[in-house]
Amino acid sequence: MLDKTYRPADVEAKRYDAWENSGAFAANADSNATPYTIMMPPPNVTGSLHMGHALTFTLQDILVRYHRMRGDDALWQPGTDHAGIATQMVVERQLAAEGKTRHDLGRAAFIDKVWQWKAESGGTITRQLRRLGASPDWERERFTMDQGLSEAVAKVFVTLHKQKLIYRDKRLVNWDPKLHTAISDLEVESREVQGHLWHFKYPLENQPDRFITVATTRPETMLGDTAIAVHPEDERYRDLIGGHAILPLVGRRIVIVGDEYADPETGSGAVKITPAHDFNDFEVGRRHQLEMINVLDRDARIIDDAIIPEAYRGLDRYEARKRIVADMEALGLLERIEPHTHMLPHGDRSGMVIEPWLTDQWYCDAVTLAQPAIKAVEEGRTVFVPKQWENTYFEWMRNIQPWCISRQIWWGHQIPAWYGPDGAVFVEETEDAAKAAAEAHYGAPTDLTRDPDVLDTWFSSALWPFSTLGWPNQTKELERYYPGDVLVTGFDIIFFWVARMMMMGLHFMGDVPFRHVYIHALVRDERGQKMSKSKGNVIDPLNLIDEYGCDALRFTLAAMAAQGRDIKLAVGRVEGNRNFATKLWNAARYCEMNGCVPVPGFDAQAVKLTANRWIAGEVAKTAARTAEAIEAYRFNDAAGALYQFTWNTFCDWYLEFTKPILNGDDEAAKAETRATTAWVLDEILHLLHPFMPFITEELREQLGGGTGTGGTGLIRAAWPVFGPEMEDAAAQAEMDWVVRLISTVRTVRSEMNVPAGAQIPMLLKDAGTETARRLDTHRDLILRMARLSSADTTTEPAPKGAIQAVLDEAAVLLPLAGVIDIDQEKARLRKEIDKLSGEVAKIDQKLNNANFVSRAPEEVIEEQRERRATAEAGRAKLTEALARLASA
RNA sequence: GGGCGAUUAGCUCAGCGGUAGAGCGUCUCGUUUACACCGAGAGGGUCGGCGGUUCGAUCCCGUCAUCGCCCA
Repeated sequence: MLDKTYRPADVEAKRYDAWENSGAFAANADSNATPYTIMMPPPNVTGSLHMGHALTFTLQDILVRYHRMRGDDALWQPGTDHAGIATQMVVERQLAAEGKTRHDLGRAAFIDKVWQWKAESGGTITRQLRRLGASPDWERERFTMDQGLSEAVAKVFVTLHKQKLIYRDKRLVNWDPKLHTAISDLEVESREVQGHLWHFKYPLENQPDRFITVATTRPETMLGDTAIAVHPEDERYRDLIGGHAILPLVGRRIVIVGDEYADPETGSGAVKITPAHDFNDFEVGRRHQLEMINVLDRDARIIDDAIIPEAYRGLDRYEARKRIVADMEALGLLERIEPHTHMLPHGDRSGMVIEPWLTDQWYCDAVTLAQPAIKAVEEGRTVFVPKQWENTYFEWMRNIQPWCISRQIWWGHQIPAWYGPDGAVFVEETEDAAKAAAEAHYGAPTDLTRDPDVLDTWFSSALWPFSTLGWPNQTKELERYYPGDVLVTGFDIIFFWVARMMMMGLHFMGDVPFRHVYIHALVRDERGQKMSKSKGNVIDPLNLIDEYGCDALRFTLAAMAAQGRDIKLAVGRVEGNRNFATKLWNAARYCEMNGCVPVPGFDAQAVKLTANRWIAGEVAKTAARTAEAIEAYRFNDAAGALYQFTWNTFCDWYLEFTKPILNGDDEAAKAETRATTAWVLDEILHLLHPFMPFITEELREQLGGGTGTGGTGLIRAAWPVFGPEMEDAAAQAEMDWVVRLISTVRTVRSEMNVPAGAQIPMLLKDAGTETARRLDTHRDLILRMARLSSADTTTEPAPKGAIQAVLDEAAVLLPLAGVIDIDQEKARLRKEIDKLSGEVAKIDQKLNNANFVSRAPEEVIEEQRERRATAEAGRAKLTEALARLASA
């Protein structure tokens, strides 16, 4: 016997272990089934499960479980990425607690330490994924630093280098002065900062009394100024172009150039140009062949060098700023200071203000690699869902910049490049190969030094769709599971990852890495705010699982995952779906109590009773609707269809319809109904399983389901598919009539304040033969559900004082003379009549419109006529009833 | 400044050329032996404003307003 309520905590861990241990999650590369592949976006190894993970992995799990049930050979490839900077920071923090830095350990020992950390703490997120019920093929779990994946990285690097798609270049990078590494554009976030605009006067050469005013937000970089730019059309400065100014404090002669970058509307219209410390200035510098003078070191301090006036050497950038402003003021060269709000780049990991800095780095020619990736989406070989995200993808891909892939950290894939004593570079997959190349080059064995830098973590993530399958080896997995069917992720990762997988996949595999990219929403709090620790509005999915059960959380997320809209998660919704789980549990309990156990070989199409034929059709419709919705990534529609069918159709109506049968003495009818009920419940468990895997699996086992599936559980059971012959239109119309009759009586009773407990008689007047037959067939359940003492047809005029309502051609009479309040009934009838009159008038307005009648489709006009006739007939009946009441 | 999206019941959201829907909340009634984490019923919306297309617009187009996000 089932417990009175479902207790998720007792079930979840046990169920999950059983699935995992039985190999239910495993793909089978040797099977004949159609492969279905999802590459799990590898969470950061330092991460822990947050709401965004909960959403994305729930949706992926729904897809995977669904396809598994459809008989596909489903591969959901799990793993984590090594998160270079984040992981290194975690371990460095541990060291700091011991008063050490990574330099105290040295590179090799530090890397050992990171691996040690990974072994101890790196499994957090994958453990938490199990609590979410995620069912990836854990046996195939990969880590981006695994040997195989690292070999893939080396191979890709060397190949791209030989193809000149990876090269070394001296460019401005986003330099993090705290972490001492370059970071990519994507790892930089702009934040609005209240700053100042300092207006400096630079004296013109040979005209000691004339000045040109420049405005800057960064006075300290003036030490590296090599030009002043004015707009070529700007009348104020036209004569100065080609002339020179003298850089105050430094005394350097700098040229005045005409360049459209200078905006005449901003500040004075003239800008100082520091090509080594500003991305825009860098471009101006390139256009005018300006000297690039680096004035900052890796800590963003002013360098200690002869080109810098002694007073500023070694100063922190902000200290230098103060001093320079003060000194300029002392010289009378500070024209004015105005408050200025602007966007400043910050490192997303360190939070430091990023310093554009001129360094040697490795670059990937993203511009070239992007072209096939753009084309693939244009041609629909990869389709984004919802489609509008393709714009975001195109926008970024068409304006892509060279990708700086080197990082000055230790944890990651060390760049496979070795340098000879003269700086010649040998890029090879192994040290031996590099030595051989060097020997060939120098004509003798030569000592080489390996490039100390490592690659951007996203470089290895970009290879995930094929490196995890064994590439560069031509494995059967690679053959079978590439390209994947769908990538599921949030929009914030389109640039970081989706775009780069597209580039690498196309380049190395010759095909897109996935056919669909489903972009889901961001999870926000119930007020629409982004969840963040600093705001304190973070909802921990694990807490929700503890409190409401995993299935409730999963179902909620699916039900709210409407396309193109963020999810504002309110805990109340999870609670509501916990109630749904309880409802299902109790329905199952009811089935159990009534002996509704699955009957082997049961054929839903062969049932005879109308209610059973009807529910079978409803099951078929729901199964089809759910499948269709899942396949279209309309998870909310799928969840909605299941919720409605389970709670409303099955629990509220079908189980109530059949109670009189189960309590009656027609044994054949009882047997059929028990079997049907058990079957419907079992189908519900199947359909809900991808969404609510735990409770469905638990119920199925406890109810002794699983007949015909060899007892391997719902997770391996077949998804229900039915033909159109399951739907019986006549049964549907009949049960629909029963529902409407009961609802009508209930409404009228409630409106007329008939006590809920009172059993009253009902008469159907003017009922046609079909209606009369239906009433006969279903009398027992109608009596029960409408709380009636009798239900008969009549041809007599309505008794005096009867309440009246209309149902199709018949009048529903509740003879309650003396019990009801006549005035109240009159008022009710008038209200109904007014409503119907309004409808008739509205339809007449349409039908009297010649344009409508001539231009609208025939079926629309016909529908309006029918609606009018129905409303008119109803109105006539109620008007008559009102007249009788008035005369009484 | 450029782009994208949103605006529908008190709240959170579906829907989408031809009768405005759900869940939660509210109100009323209810120990009808599966379920009070429940059942029955009700109330509640000129579908952001203004134009246009159309026989017909919550839906399509334009515009404005407000809010949000991304990019500069």
